Amino acid sequence: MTSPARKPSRIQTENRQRIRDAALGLFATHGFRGTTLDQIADACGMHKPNLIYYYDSKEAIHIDLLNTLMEEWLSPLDAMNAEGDPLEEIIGYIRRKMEMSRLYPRESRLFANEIVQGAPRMLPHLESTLKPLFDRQCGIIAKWMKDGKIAEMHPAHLIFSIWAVTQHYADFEAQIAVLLPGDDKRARGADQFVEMMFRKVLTP
Amino acid sequence: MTSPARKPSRIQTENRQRIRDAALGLFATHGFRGTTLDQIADACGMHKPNLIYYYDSKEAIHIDLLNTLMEEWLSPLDAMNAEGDPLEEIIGYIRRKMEMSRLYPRESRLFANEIVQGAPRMLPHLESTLKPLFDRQCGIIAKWMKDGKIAEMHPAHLIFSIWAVTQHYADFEAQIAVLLPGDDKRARGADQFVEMMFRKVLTP
DNA sequence: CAAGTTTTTTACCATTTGGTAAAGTTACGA
DNA sequence: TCGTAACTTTACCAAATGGTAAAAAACTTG
Repeated sequence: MTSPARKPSRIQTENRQRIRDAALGLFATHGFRGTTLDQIADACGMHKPNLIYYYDSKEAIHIDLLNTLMEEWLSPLDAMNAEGDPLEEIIGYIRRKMEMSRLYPRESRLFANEIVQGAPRMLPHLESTLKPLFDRQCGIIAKWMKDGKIAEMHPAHLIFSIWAVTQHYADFEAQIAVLLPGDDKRARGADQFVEMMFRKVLTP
Repeated sequence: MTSPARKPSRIQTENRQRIRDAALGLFATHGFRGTTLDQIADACGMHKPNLIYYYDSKEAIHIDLLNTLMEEWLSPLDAMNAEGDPLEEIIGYIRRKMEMSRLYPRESRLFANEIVQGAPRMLPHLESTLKPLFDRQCGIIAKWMKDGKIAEMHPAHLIFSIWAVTQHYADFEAQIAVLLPGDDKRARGADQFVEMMFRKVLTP
């Protein structure tokens, strides 16, 4: 996309990473339209035309970010293993999601922004990448339920609720910080609550 | 703000409503910066300077929307009554939140956008309006728990999880539509799932 | 170290966008 | 029905913004 078709140099790899890192924070908090090239340039100590040297356009940065992070973002779901203990597999997935909310709130908000706005740049990716994975993992969960290992319920809605609750802590942090001050205890309280909640829901 | 201090005329009331209605949809899906005055003008069949006649600036429209809708948005939480049956009060609240997600997805997304971006225009309002209400209702829930009417857990996190799950259906609809096609059955399935889930969590 | 290639910087441009000035039109009370 | 105040429209502007051209600088390699 950016260069015809050549192996990227060291400087290229480095600087694209710098750009992505700066853009991630800005897109996550101001959205695509709310972020300017000048802001990105500023945040990574480059000049605007230099960005365009590495990425064809502002949109190209955004798209690259979404694509790059998508895989990483979905890996915990993929890691849920049909052979493991059902309850512990799902709880393990929830723990990893909570951890990601804490460690990578920018990524969470980037996706939140994109989806809230109708996923204009990600719909095809959702169809082609997320959907098959989602259906597969729903199938695994459904089987666990049929085997009586966990309580029966709609697998898709179960996953939605896991996403909703775990990502809420990253996406709505501004609100949570107002309502539940005291940063230190919050994360542990959240982890404990969410695990307790889903254990209770999933226990047959 | 807009006019010194006079009772609004019929035309004024009408047109401000038209502007708010158009702006609500646009701000909800494109965010504040992603929405232009021209788009709003177009959407409500007015000309740009006419908007500025009714609202001092684009930001004034946004702020008015947030303030106008905040109260309405929080009313279900306020309606949770300490004298009622604890489990049914909370389930009733959840039902109302699900209904609002279905009937007013634009409002939900407007707030989601605002909070994800750090609530730049709403933080004071959260402090002054939401926080007291939140603390009060947390207190009611805590008492219900102490009395053994519902299972014990952290009331604040319980409310967060209710918000997360119910609003998820409005805010992430684009994703849900891809993963769970078939519009008609979805809403009922969601309602049933969410009610089942929280009943299970809350039952002592 | 010289020639060529990659990267950075400066100067610039066209379009978009939030907003204004002021003339024109409509509604409405006396 | 007439005058005035409320409302609408046209024409316009300054700043911001995404992006380009091309020269300058730095790096790579024979």
